[in-house]
Amino acid sequence: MQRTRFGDMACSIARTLDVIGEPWSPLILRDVWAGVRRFDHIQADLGISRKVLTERLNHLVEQGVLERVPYDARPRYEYHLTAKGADLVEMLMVMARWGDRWLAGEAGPPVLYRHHACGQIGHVDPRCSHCGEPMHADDVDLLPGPGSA
Amino acid sequence: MQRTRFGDMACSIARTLDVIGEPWSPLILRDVWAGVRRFDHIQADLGISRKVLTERLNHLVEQGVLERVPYDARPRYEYHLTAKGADLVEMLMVMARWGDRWLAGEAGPPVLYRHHACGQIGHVDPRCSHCGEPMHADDVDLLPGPGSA
DNA sequence: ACCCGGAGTTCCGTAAGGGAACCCTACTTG
DNA sequence: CAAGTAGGGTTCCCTTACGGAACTCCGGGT
Repeated sequence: MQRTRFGDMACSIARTLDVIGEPWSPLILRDVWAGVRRFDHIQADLGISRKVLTERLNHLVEQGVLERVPYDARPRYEYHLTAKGADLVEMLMVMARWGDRWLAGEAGPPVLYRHHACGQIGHVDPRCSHCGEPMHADDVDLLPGPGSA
Repeated sequence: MQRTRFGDMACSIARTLDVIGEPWSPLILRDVWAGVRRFDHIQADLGISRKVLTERLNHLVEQGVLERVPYDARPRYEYHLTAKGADLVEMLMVMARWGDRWLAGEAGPPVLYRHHACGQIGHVDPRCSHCGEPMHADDVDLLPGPGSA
């Protein structure tokens, strides 16, 4: 299908998509985050083809998002989030919130998030790193940055 | 390629991917958000095939993320974000932040975000909707919710 | 010596992306 | 009023990637 590479664009969104934008990748990340860390478990949980799962895992490891960790004397491996990968989980939480809000329907959200700090069920709220006020689509101007060449 | 549909999974991340998970969709959304709203402009800006752009725009309109708005007496149209679509921009901002942090390199971020409320350059910071403290990968427990069937 | 389970690899058929050419409609210019 | 132009798509063919099932490899258990 000769998919276009996004990584060369001067856009952090495009570059991020080059790392986790392929089909299944976010769900693989979700599984690893949720504790489903082994090849066969992920494969069964998602119903993904083994071939594609192999490709995605390799790519995510290459990109430094996941780490391949042996868990036995035999050649058995688990995939763990790196710091870079854990940082991507924020994106998953925002996606989950959007799905909860706009797609969950009558039944309500399939998963709840309990925050350790306060013990309450909550969700992510994007706020400005500067002033702490909400930061939504209309709350920002986009300006060219140093890497905009 | 008979891609698997994610929408039936009991997972808000998977469902969200069914709406904006296809290749190019997030970048189309970014363009519309940034003010690139017309077919030819988006096509030229992204270098996407016209065929795929048509498919993606139709899908995003069907899903209620974009709105097709005439802007002339002639049959000319622009695509605008709906409320549902504007809410997705939070996801784009989180992706941009991740790319800025992990992929931008020497040159620095290609785009800066100025927050209206405080006038400063900042970025999104995911915080708990309950207590306002940071909410990262390790800060939450996942529990089955009402829609977990 | 045989079977098993985890972790892939190989192979084939189908569907989706890339790219260029083509089409339709409503101006506008000579 | 015939020709040209611009926006917004369609159509066509080619190549690549996904889905799915079968096969392999390796180190243990019985």
